[in-house]
Amino acid sequence: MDVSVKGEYALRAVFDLACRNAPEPTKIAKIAERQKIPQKFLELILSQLKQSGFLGSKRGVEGGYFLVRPADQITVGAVLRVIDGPVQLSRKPIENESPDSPFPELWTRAERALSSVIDRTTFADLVERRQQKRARRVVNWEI
Amino acid sequence: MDVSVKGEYALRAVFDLACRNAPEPTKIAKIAERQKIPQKFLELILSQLKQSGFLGSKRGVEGGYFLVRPADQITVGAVLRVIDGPVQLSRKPIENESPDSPFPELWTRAERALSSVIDRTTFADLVERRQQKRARRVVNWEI
DNA sequence: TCAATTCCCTAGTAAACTGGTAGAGATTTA
DNA sequence: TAAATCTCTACCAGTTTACTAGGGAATTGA
Repeated sequence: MDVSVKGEYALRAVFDLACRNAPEPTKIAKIAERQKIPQKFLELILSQLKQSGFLGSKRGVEGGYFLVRPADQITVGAVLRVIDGPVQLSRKPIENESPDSPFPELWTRAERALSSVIDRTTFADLVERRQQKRARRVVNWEI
Repeated sequence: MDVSVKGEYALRAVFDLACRNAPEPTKIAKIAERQKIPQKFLELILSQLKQSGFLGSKRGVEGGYFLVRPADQITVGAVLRVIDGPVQLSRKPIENESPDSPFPELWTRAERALSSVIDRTTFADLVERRQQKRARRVVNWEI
């Protein structure tokens, strides 16, 4: 029912890259440090995100990871799905379920509700919201 | 991210009782048989549902379990929560998260979306939907 | 070309969780 | 009192989770 720690790490890592919005690669070690993620664990996650087509990488001295698509074309849902598997409430309908069971319909409604949030939220949205939060903080501060 | 098998069993068991809508108790064995749930496992689940205040029970020859509240006052979400724990996307916010992290807000939005489905669906609703499905089936049949 | 730096890949692993099973005990009723 | 039924505790095998370990491969600067 909940997102795994691994899933959260993945989101935070992509978010970290989206915030920099830099063309040059960011090192695993930097992301791990900033986001407080165990580095070796993060390596696995980033590699998976690369294989899934979200990230690109470069080796060697000034190497690291970077987004291959702009942040407004990566949704939270998409990242979550490749790390944690299908975002669904029930697994495939239990065997031998009676044909007028009301549950399958319930699950699809719940899944649609969930998707309407996570599949419509891009990392650009998240970055923007953070900016707004910061702006508000500063305003309150100045007053 | 998904409902456990145990959670599904719990829902099906409550649904079974809601369908009968009988004042007399229903035996574990009957529910297990109708819903194809391993009986010993179901025992644990029903006992938990009793301790959580959804069901009552009676021992002895004509014993069994029954709903203590009418089906329109039991929501899917409530049952799910006592069996599977809090229906939330993220566990408690990860330590040391920066104050303008956009994720907590995202999770509350997702949780609200989910709740709007499962906390508004009662077992009376489910029973009714099943009736409608059946009615439609019969109509198609007759034509 | 060498060595430092960085990503890449495979494996292992302790602890928790899941989906059960086993068996004896407590209550109720006939 | 016996049969039926719920109740309670304990156990367990298999899977998943959240890591850690260690070496290999590419890139680059000197």
